[in-house]
Amino acid sequence: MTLLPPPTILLVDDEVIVRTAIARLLRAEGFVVAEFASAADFLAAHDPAFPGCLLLDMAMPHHNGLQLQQALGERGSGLPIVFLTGRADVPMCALAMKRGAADFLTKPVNDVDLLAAIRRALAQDRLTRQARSDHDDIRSRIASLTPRELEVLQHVVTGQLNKQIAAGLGTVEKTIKVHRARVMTKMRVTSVAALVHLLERLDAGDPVIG
Amino acid sequence: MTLLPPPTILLVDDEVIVRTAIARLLRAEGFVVAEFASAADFLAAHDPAFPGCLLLDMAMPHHNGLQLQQALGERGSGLPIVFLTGRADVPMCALAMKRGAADFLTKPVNDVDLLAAIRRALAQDRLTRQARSDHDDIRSRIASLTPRELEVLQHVVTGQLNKQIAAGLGTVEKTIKVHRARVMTKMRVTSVAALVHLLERLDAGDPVIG
DNA sequence: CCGGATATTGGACCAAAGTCCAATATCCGG
DNA sequence: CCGGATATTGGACTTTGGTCCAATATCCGG
Repeated sequence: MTLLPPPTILLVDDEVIVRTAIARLLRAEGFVVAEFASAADFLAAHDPAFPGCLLLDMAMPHHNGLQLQQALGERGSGLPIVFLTGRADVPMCALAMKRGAADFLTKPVNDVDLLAAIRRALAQDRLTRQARSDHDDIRSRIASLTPRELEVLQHVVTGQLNKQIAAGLGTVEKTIKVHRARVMTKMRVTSVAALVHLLERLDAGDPVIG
Repeated sequence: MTLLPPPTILLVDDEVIVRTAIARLLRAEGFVVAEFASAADFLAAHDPAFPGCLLLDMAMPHHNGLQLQQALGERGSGLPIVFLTGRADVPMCALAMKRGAADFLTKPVNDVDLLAAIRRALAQDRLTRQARSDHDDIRSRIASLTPRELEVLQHVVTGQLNKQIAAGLGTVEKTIKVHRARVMTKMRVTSVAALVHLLERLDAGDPVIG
């Protein structure tokens, strides 16, 4: 058992008064909070490896919240973002939500709503991290396959017989059997059903095999 | 080839002037539009079997838009909803989007934005309908299995050997072979890989088998 | 140029799965 | 009570898949 780091709420707000008040509230609830005065500060310090969520003030001088969301999205960050906004702006809310924001709250924020949103965001983060680590595990197994083994794998998961695979790859059934056995070992499965199951789970997110 | 009915934009707005103007715009773009003056009118006439999307005014006297969204959601309707609102209301927007709204526009609406939102919603509807019809097809095959065959299926997709399945079900391998062959026939697959693939696609949405 | 990784093939067998054909045993509804 | 659907089993084979052991052939980097 590796101990996992506690989730951290990454609080980005340029108004120190508001930031401090929110941080205090969250810490009183037992959350770990890291404060940042700007999107730039946050980006400089952010390590996507750590679990948590982003609590982001919308209206900031330079970078606005949407830009930061976009930047994180482009880097493949799955970090859930809870927006906080002073001025009501429906189009901005709609856009942020369409891009996958976890929530979009208005200031002054109700404590209960804020805490509920944070808890949902952290739960979402746990799920995506779990899914990612599963994916990484499976991907590393695939990466350990030789090119030929990968080809055999692709044919096996479509349910082809060894002789059909052999014909398709221009070799004989015996050879396929050897590759196939190694594929099963490297993928750490003992049945075709388990193998397909493994790869299907990968598909739900990105293309399994080029 | 069955010809599929054209997608219909279900326009719900209590202000006749606005409704007419929007309907005209949409029809000018070649869309089929059905107009409703209230959520109740819409619900009374709505047939979820037909493709389309809902273009819904938020601020209506009795039913507000969110209630209608909720009602449709509870009925398992996957109909994409594009909201239209006169008054800016961020919390309402956030809620609607969290519940799966396709988009949330403000009046007066820009033609380009509206059309883009409608097109995205219709595209989404096409996808969910396709996925549903695939699911229904697979479900009907599962429904054609006898109770015993269903049990065998469950064990087969976990990669168990016939002898293991037999032990689990308290019978002999021979019997399992017979059931298994019938399962493959009824599910219309010729390999375990294809069978697992079929059932995995179902999981992405609802539990395959109780 | 040598050694490791990769790809290929053969032989000998065993285990598992699929395919015919045939035969009971139950249960349930008309 | 009879007939259909369901569940079960046996026998006799064939095809496939998996496993051991062993042997080449190629390519590539140190």
